Amino acid sequence: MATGRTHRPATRSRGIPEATVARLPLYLRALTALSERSVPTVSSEELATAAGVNSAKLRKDFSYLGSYGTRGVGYDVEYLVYQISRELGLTQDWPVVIVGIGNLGAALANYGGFASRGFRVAALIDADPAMAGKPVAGIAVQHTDELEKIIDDNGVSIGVIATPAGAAQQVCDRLVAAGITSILNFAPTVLSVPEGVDVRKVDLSIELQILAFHEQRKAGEEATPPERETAGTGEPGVATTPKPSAAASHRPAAGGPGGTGGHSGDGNRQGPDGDVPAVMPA
Amino acid sequence: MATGRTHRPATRSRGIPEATVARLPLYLRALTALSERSVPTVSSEELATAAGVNSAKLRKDFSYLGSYGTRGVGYDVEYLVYQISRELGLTQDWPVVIVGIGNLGAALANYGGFASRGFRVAALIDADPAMAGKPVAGIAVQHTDELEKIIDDNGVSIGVIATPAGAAQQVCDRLVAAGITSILNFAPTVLSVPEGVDVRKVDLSIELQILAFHEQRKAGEEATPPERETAGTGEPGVATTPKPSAAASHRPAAGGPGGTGGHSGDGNRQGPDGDVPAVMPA
DNA sequence: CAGTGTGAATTCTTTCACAGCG
DNA sequence: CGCTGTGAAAGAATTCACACTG
Repeated sequence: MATGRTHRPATRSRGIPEATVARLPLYLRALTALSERSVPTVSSEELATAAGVNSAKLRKDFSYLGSYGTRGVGYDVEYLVYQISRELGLTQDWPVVIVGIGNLGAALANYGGFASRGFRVAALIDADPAMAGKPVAGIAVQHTDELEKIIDDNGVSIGVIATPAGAAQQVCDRLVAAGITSILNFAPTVLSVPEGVDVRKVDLSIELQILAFHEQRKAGEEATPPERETAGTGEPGVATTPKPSAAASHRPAAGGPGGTGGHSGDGNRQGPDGDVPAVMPA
Repeated sequence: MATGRTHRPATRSRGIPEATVARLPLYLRALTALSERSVPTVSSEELATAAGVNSAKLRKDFSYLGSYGTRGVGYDVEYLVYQISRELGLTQDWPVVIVGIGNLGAALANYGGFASRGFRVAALIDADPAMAGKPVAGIAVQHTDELEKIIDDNGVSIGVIATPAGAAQQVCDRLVAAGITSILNFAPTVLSVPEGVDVRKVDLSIELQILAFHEQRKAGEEATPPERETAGTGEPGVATTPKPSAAASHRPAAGGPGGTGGHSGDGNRQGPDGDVPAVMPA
């Protein structure tokens, strides 16, 4: 819990686990919905279900924030909304700039979820001169030339990159040079940024590939029991590339299947529990 | 096929760790780029840098696939591209349907990253009759009424939901009933699906909130070096903890962030390493 | 030797299960 | 009594570090 926090235990002391931070927005959304329905309190069980996690995890997560619940009763919805918002830094206004107003950029600009969460689209920036001045989501698009000025004038610290992959790094560099310290990147590229700058990536293609992996596994399960390295089965574009000498395949066979028993309770949950990034660019 | 006793261990899809699966697309992208530049081989170090991870992790990941490298040399690019593609199930064609052709849906439809990765947009579906027939990204939008037929006719197993939150669950139910077993959800809602169906969520609002959390932390850290240490071991920095009874107390300026001047060693982490989802809908 | 492959050590997460408070 | 808050146990994921091989 929050109480026993020491003062800077030397290096790395994140306070709240990253995994927990990543779930707070989820709880917040569920709580907001309850709040709108004027529900006064929720139990960890109910809230967990609404957020798509299990109650033990939720309670543990909340325990990092402090003891905001009431034993035998549950959590006060309004109070918790406030506490989580504060923890996430949403009680303040965050101006955001979106660079790259293509299909995706426009979609983001039109997203209504910003304002309601403390975010404000301060500006839309695009490199195409033809876009300049055109209103998107009620905001006039500005040209890239103005980038530095816009960021400076508005004290923006969060930038969203929705440009094509090729322009991403360059835009990123300018954003960082202009003072941006947090970037949400939709371009399918690995951005390199100086220390101190946070980058989160959203990549559709990657998400689909992860789904494909599981999908493939399901299919093979119901039709073919043991999947072998079979090279045949005609490959689309990729041709068999028996390059490396030892083409001998190795079955994954990581640990021993023999299973060390283990097996946790029920399992079965709907959301992909702990994964990674996700979407793409225009 | 409906009665498939699909049992998913929640984690570790029988062989390859979930965390590794989530990174394979990253490696694949980096490898593809190398391939296009006709680079014959790469060392774990180089590839890791290109993918934004560290070499130890990369080697460990690859070890789950098998021994595809050559000691003292590195990995054969083409061969590895094939192996990873196969592992991810990208050597086959995956028809995909996108439901909800608003700003985001259109952006997704226009995304070029599909075809190059084994995905094919089989259909665009929207509930608005006015949209029916209109071409988006070269494909005529079809009405929701056709949903079941489309999925059945094309043998689609992966669906993308880009509808408003309110319609998501309903669309989801129909998709599942029609035979879809993998869903990529852009709507800010927790979808409930029967066992055996995979759901991945992409939520922009959540990503931004996570960034805000870190941003807030940075600000408090640099701006307040000698921050008044947490109330002498008593309460954390958390403002006063009133009582979860009345609530409804919204205070703009956050009191004092719960100290914990952690300061992480590497703030410039490229990929959100072990987090969660990411984007949003129209 | 350079660089992979991997057991072992370490760190982070999740889950269990239950004491204890309202 | 019901439900929170939490130590402790169990499980992943990441990192180390080094034997071993082409």
